[in-house]
Amino acid sequence: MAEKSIKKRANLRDVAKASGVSVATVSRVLNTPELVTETTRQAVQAAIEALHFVPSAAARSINSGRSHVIGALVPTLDNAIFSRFLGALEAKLSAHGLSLVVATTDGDPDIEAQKAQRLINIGAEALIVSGITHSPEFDQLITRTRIPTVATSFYEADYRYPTIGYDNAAASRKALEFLIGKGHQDIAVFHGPTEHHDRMRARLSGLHGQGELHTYETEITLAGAGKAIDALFQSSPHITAILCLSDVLALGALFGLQRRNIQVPNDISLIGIDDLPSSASAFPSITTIHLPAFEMGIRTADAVANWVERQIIPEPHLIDTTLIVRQST
Amino acid sequence: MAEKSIKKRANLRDVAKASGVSVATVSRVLNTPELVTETTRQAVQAAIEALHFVPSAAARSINSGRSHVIGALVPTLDNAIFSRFLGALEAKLSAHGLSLVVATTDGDPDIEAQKAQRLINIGAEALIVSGITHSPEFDQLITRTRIPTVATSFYEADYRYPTIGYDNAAASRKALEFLIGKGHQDIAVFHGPTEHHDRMRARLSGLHGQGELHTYETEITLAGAGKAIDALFQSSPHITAILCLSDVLALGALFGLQRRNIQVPNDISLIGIDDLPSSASAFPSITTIHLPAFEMGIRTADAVANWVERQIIPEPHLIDTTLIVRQST
DNA sequence: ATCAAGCATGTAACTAGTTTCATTGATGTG
DNA sequence: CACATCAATGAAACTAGTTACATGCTTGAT
Repeated sequence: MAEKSIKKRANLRDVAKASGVSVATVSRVLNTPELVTETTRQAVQAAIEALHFVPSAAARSINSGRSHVIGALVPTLDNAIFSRFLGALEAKLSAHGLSLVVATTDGDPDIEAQKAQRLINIGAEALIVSGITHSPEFDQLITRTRIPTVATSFYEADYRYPTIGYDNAAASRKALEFLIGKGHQDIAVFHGPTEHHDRMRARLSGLHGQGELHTYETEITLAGAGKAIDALFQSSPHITAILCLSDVLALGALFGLQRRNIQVPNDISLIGIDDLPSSASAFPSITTIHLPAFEMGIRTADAVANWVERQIIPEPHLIDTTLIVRQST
Repeated sequence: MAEKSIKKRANLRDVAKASGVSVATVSRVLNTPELVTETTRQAVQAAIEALHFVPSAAARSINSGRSHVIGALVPTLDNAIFSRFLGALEAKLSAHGLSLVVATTDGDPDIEAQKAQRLINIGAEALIVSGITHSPEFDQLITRTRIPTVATSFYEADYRYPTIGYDNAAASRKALEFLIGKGHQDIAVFHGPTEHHDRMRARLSGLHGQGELHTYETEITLAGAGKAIDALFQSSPHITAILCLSDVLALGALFGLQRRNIQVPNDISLIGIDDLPSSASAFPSITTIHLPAFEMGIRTADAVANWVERQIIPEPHLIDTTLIVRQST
């Protein structure tokens, strides 16, 4: 009395048997229906419906050698700059017929290596990572498996993986020079954690040799910026401008200053880096360095698609950043 | 002279041949190394290294019947509420040994159906969708393939898929009642597009029968809220409070009001829904209805993991929302 | 010394598709 | 009427793993 509903998913053979044709014909109905007679096609389709047949993705990709899956490793989804990047990436990959698996690393190179392994285990055809700080395990994994890998958010011509990103040091330098050009001399710098965080370090390094700066490290959240404001006013309240190495910090700083009833830009000028939508809409709107995260997503998607589809290894690509002057300076 | 480097990826048979053992032994080295002698294990490992052997994910999952991939369909990544949800979802799924494929739908049910098909094609074991508005094609797809599917951001006990989410109508009602309780009578409502957007519609429906409201539809961005503020001041500038059916709109409205030099909460009170980090940090901080997107992500991950791993179909789950009173009211 | 037990390993049959090559039958042409 | 051509289909050999079962060998107990 073994009910046939107890049986698991129907496969090609089941459909073939049910419709009285060979497995080859069923396969043709699915992939090249124009090679099959109308009559048999309908019979096979009927059997497919009746048996609730769904072709196995695994069996297909074992033959094609393709999974159509791309893996992306990002520190977090909680920062709008990564969301924008991933949004563009997903949209363009999808246009190329590829799907995006997202893994977050919390900025930890060890977690990155683990999750990279998992992405490879599920059959990802290529990996996309953020920045250039990676664990030796990660690098070994990429070398061993030879999986196509692109590093983003960072530009370095001769890096071990092709990079698609901006010059983080130049971006922060651009911001600092703008402030100095405006006559500011006492400048505070708000930045995020530097451990494992190459982009933040690069942005900090872009500020070297430009006179003395008061730096404050905090987590990259609105609340973190608020704490930095508190710390700032306990130590050197004589500054005239704050350079935030992330727009999240800039917006948080703006709120923190407003809370203390300090006028921006009259009392203190404020500049950020990223150009998140919030910087354009805030009041006062926030001067910032535009990082084209959207464009980076599109370009990365194209580069990866060309790599996995046509074996074209992408050239490193430097994406321009531009100063957007708004009301906060 | 056919170079062996021309040959493609090594497989189990190649490794077996190179190390002089059978394929079964190689498989054991990979999966149950304790069953293999130290000596042979090392020989096999050496061959694996030499040949750059990477096991095929497809071949593995054809045997196990598992892909360890879960697909999520969200309208956009550009709204922090979805980023938070996905962040929590990914983290918890990862703890269950599952990977997350993200597909964005732009809120379009047809795109959703297409992308759902693609997720199934790549072998996703389950789908997670937002809301309860889906195209007939989508529903047919789910019925036909019988793929485990969970609907989030929405609670409805008897929906065709298990839902894990909040009562959107109750959330907005809670916000409105709070304003009314505070004595407000002339209230504007800012909301996002309602087409295909069940959550927004539900939130609007929660406001019915509570007196006359001035509603303004705009896109859910900071800039969109700015436009709504403009529209508001062209029509009914006598309102005393604005109820925003999304915190993004609330923050945008705050900026818009500040730009017009209108004091919040003295001139106009402001309340939102979502409780994004920005609402807590803004100045003035914004009263809102807390939607536990993070908790929703965790719960959804657990539900889906139990479904695909132990065939336990999740019960619909209503997640509580809470009013967070801050400075803007 | 003999037999059972147990470990390490191999053989071959699975998993579920695609694809090549062969076969069949119908049609068209000389 | 004979033969070539072509469309539709099938048989079987692939893709790359896992695993049930069989085998050979070593070891320990009687």
